Amino acid sequence: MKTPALKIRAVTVSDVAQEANVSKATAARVLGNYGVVSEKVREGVLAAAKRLDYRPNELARSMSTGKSGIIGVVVGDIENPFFSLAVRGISDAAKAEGFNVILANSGEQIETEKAALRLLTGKRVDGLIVTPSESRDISHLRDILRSGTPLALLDRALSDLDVDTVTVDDKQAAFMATRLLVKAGHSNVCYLTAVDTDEHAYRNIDQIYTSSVRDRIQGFLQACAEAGIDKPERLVRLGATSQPETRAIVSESLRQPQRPTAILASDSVIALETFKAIRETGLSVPGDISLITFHNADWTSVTSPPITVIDQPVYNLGKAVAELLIRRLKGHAHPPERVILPTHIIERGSIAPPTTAK
Amino acid sequence: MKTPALKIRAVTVSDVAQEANVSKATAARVLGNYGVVSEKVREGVLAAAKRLDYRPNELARSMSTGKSGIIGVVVGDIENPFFSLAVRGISDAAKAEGFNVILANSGEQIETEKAALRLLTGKRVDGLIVTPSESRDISHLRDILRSGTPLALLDRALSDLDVDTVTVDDKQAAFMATRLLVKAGHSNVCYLTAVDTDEHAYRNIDQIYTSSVRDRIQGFLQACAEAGIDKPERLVRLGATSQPETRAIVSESLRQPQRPTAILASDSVIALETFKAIRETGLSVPGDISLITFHNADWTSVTSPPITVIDQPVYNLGKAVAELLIRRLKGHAHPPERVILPTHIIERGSIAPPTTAK
DNA sequence: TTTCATTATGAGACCGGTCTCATTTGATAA
DNA sequence: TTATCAAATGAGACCGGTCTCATAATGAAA
Repeated sequence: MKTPALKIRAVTVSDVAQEANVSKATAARVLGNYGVVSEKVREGVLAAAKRLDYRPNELARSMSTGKSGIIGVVVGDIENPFFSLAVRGISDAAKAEGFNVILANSGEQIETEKAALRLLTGKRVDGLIVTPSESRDISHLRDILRSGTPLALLDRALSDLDVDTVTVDDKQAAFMATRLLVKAGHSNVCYLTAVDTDEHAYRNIDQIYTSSVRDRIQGFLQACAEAGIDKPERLVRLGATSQPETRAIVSESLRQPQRPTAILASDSVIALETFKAIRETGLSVPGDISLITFHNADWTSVTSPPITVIDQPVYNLGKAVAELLIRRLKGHAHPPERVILPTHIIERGSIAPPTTAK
Repeated sequence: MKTPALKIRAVTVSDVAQEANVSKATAARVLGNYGVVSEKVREGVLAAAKRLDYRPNELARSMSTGKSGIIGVVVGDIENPFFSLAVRGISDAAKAEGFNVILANSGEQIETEKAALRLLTGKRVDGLIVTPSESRDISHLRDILRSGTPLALLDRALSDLDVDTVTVDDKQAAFMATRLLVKAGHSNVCYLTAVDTDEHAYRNIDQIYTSSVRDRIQGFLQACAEAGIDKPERLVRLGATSQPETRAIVSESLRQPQRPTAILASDSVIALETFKAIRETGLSVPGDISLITFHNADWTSVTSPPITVIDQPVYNLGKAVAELLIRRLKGHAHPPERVILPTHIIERGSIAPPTTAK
């Protein structure tokens, strides 16, 4: 009748102290591994702890030290291999320095991002790594900075926010990728991204609040301009937010009379759906449509044809932000750094001259 | 000179109380949303909290309530899409019930698993979901149970441990998959798994400490026996622990004179590497080698040929354990349940009769 | 107006650690 | 032997919440 919850009371420092016949303070010194204790007493306490099977309460520890040993990470979508690889980079770097990671998804939505941040700061994480879903509303990030919690940005820079940031050279990458398509003879190229606007159509760069995509669009447009392509803005396609969504956009695109002859996909998830949609429409890569994508995902080398990709140093992206953040956590008060990692294109078999141009 | 750490002291309940001219207890009641307070005072406290930008310290809250609102999850490898999907199932179910998830990797190593568990219990998570890497040494899981922390098992059952468990019908799935290969005319089929033994070779089932793989091997052997295949044990290949490792095993296998004509891969990561290795060796699927794999990963439908897979309800696997665990966390003291979810085979194009048999 | 029940508030213990400061112990030097 | 000092230990405050219990205020009943 007294054991419905059957919550066993955990062994505490005081319990151990009593068992070892020393004061709580002394037992704490031994168990917490600080201060000085004589070897004899230490052994006694350790033995008592073992007898009682003492497990430190990390919560209480964090409470009094003010440090939790946790780094909070907020990414857009952990299921995207890009993010899961970056997160592994973060985790590895964190573990190496004795930190743990607690992960939250924003689903690329600003409100969810805010909620996640609220949760993590509530848990008093020591530092935060965020992939900001929007550059428009960053008040919550400002709040974090103001509260004194170190913050670092992953994959997306925020010009207005002067914090440690690690990104790749998105503009350059998009430029080179587009140029590769143009060089192959394409003029009806399409850049497809998950980012969306209210009107679901691209008008100008000021509508785009995701810095990486912004950069990519600029690189894309620049390469188009260089190639003398008229009104390249019309070639930017937004809203590939989910697999069905992507599928629909691509299918619809391909059914147009003036269908694109080449597609630049903004990530590997989009690329995979695009590839499927192209196949389903009865078209072939690269015969009918050329394809290139950001992120050298595992599967891209195994399709027929294998996909030409923009290889981003994803793991290192994560590793680098984590290292930057941890350096700050350890007290090195260096000025915020903005690291831009290089990318390079891996040419495989998904780009060919357009058939109409033959 | 006084601001090298510049750690801003966070606003506490006492601060708000003072600002609102009420006692700490009253402010706490309002901010913690418990007990009774008059409407007038409530408003005053809320206003003061807003003015001071009060953010509750979740740590302290957990400290006194004994509940953290966190579910700890330990999986083998988050980068494996199988696990990342299952984890999303867990996260979604958790979020729906107001819990958060903290994730740790075991890398399928028992010591790392123990360390991860130590970490999570130290953080006083409310409950744990584990994919046990071994059925041999489960003392640490017993400890958890003994301490009163609810535990649930994901994807792998432990016959000796009577706790909530959700798995798929691995034995049946392996049996059906193998039978599919046998029916196509294969007798030299190979089952390839990441699990390994000291001798790196399979002798008998008692060497295998991963329950899911154990079941799969039994299903595999049973189908082989049914087909009258002699000494099917020799067809079990272990040790595909990493991408290069898998690659090496497959390449070596394929170079043997008696090379297998069909392969059953234990997960999609192994299948992908296997597929690559087959290609590299200059062989084709399904012309030279038939292939079937566990887990209907995204990419499997997009290769040429698309891969025939055993479709596991991965998301629901995660969702179901989480729901079981949460039910227990909420105090429903039902007896431990063992749920086994069904799988089914999606036939695509990677199985054909063996060429030699033609 | 007094009494009693009821509601609202306050004081302070508590969670399980850390950490400061005072006190005791033991060894060394005078 | 006694003074001096460092090392070892203990007592208790503290972190920021929750929560119990006592007290004060309010309102209805007598």
